[in-house]
Amino acid sequence: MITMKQIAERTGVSVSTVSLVLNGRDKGRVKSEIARKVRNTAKTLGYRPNPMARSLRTSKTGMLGFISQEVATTPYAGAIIQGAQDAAAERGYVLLTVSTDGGVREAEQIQALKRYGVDGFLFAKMYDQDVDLPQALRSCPAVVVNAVERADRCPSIAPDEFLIGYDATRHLIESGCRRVAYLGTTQDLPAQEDRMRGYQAALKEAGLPAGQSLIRLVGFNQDAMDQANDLMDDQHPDGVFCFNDSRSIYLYQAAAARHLSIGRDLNLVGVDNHQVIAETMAPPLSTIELPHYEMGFWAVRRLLAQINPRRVALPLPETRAVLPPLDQAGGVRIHCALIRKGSTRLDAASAPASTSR
Amino acid sequence: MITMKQIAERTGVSVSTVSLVLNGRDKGRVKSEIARKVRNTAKTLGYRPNPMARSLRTSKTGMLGFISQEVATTPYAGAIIQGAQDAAAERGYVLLTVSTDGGVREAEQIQALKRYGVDGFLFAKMYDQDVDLPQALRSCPAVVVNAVERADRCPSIAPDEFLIGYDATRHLIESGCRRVAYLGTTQDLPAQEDRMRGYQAALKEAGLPAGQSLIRLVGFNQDAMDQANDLMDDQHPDGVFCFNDSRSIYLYQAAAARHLSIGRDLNLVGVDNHQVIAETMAPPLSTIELPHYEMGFWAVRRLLAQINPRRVALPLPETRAVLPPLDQAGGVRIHCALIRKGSTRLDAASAPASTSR
DNA sequence: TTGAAAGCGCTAACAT
DNA sequence: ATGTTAGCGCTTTCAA
Repeated sequence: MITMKQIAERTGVSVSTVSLVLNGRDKGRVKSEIARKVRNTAKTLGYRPNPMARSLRTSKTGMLGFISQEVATTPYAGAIIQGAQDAAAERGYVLLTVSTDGGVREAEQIQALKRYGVDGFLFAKMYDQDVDLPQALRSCPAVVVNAVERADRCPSIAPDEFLIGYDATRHLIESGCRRVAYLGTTQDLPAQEDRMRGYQAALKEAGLPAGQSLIRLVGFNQDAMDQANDLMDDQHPDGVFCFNDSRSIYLYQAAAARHLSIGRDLNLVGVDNHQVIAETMAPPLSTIELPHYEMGFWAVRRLLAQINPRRVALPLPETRAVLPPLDQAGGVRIHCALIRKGSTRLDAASAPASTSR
Repeated sequence: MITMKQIAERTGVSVSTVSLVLNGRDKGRVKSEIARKVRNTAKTLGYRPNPMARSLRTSKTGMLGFISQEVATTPYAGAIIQGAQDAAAERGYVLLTVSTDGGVREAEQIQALKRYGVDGFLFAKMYDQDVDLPQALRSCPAVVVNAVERADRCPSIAPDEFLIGYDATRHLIESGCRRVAYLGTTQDLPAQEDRMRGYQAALKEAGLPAGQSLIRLVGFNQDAMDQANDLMDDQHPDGVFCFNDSRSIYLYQAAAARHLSIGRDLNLVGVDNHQVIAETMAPPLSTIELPHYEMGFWAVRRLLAQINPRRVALPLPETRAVLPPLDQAGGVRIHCALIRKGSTRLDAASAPASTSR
């Protein structure tokens, strides 16, 4: 590892000059001739600053703490981390990741991250829920990922659950479905409520029937199977929006038993909770993929904007893809829109106002 | 953050004394009276060393670089990271994670990790394969995770694929199956070959039929469905070991079409590649869970042993659980054994000699 | 416009 | 047995 000292010696100047130049603070303070020389030798020697040494003076490490819960038990951690990483790398930041069970260990881990001098925190959950930012994080730059901070103590990046339900239902309607059912979950999740409201809003807007009997909240196994069968016999839906695609498996079975062909007699859209279903069931099932990668990505951008306000905001990417019509959509993964909260900057370019929380 | 200097002032000694005491190097160099005092004030003040400052002198940061590929696309990253994290936390280490696509960016990311002074590297893959340790890592302490280093340039921790096939097949045999088939994959993976050999070894050992026609390598969708149907009609297996559980879905359908009940007429064991199948199909399907958490965990322990040989080795956990018989095994997740390579210490207590690579 | 010097928190060689 | 000093790589006054 080559140091400023070496550059200074090689160029015949002092370390402070090198520091000035290499930090871009040389305008009008260092002769441009010298500055050029310094930059040159730095380049040829392949100089890279030592972030540790730097942090000793600046108390900025270029590291972000990524705290996640339930990491080991869900398949989404990778995508969130990847997104976070990409946004971090863009700005030369790096991720210090810890995962906790939310207990005592959490406080310990946060302390550890603080000792290492991280410049800010990502607090990620593995499914959308309402959370309280841990006490130890309240006074630090932080962003909540894939969840919503209850008291708005910091910005949150979460999926737009309402829009998911709305989009999925519009998708079915535009594909010609007229009796659209909703297969939801009995679990008490914000996502359940909001997706259902999106579903209802889309039906209402289209002037289609939206009776309670088109809505079934189910668990797993026999219960789910029974309800899927009942839904088919009772309502004869021609489209079903499934809370997630592991629910859709029951509809496959129910449909098969009635000699109905999925993709022709019955269309399905499910929020992807496991790739394998789409992989094996494709093409008739359309899946909506939760924007895990994007949440990680935007959370970091949001956090960096908070840490380093002077820097120019990076452009916003497209946040909402148009759903392709069903007949060519088989198994296609669809990115849905994001909610962004707590940031005037980001809100400006944000997804259409939608919802609830 | 409270510093050594403050402790020194408070106790009325010099910083070096504090350093000696707090690093446990005070035996015979510092009067125990003073040492006690120092330790006391450190404790009451809640002193925690600043790893950055320390690293400036020692070039040991207490950080490990975790490099992973294909992180975003598989559901296993979380578990591996979690395991790595737990083993790291145990020793006060922390993980600096980056993910790469294996291209130019990889070298860059590795450089970044080096600048941050990580003490060693984990190089993780998301499915078992043969890899070459990146050039930039060859001269550093490193451990390959969920893959095997081709030239044995560093230790590797990977699933024991042979044992997986062997265990799964034994499981079926012990549950009473006599015609055990194998539903493998057409993909060219080390795991495919090795699991199949394990399967064959178990059949041979038990003196059961092991003809080639009991073995079907399949892809997805129609091909898989056709082969599953053909297997059923042609061979009438009473047990099937599936390369992974997303394959087993075809057997469910084939069995249903023949009014055979899975769990009674036909037993299945599949290597878990997605929890949802087990969740929705349970109980008749037994899944074997790949030891992702354990691999992460052991990789870090292995790496730390390499970095810090003087420390006492931590005890080895049980690496291989006994499979419960099928009638009470519905949906149970079974941890399989691990291969550990490149470490005499760990090899001593390793899983039964098994295999191949 | 440049350099010398101090100091971030810590460790380690060298004096007492 | 303890303190003094130097220095890790860098930033930042402060002088020149």
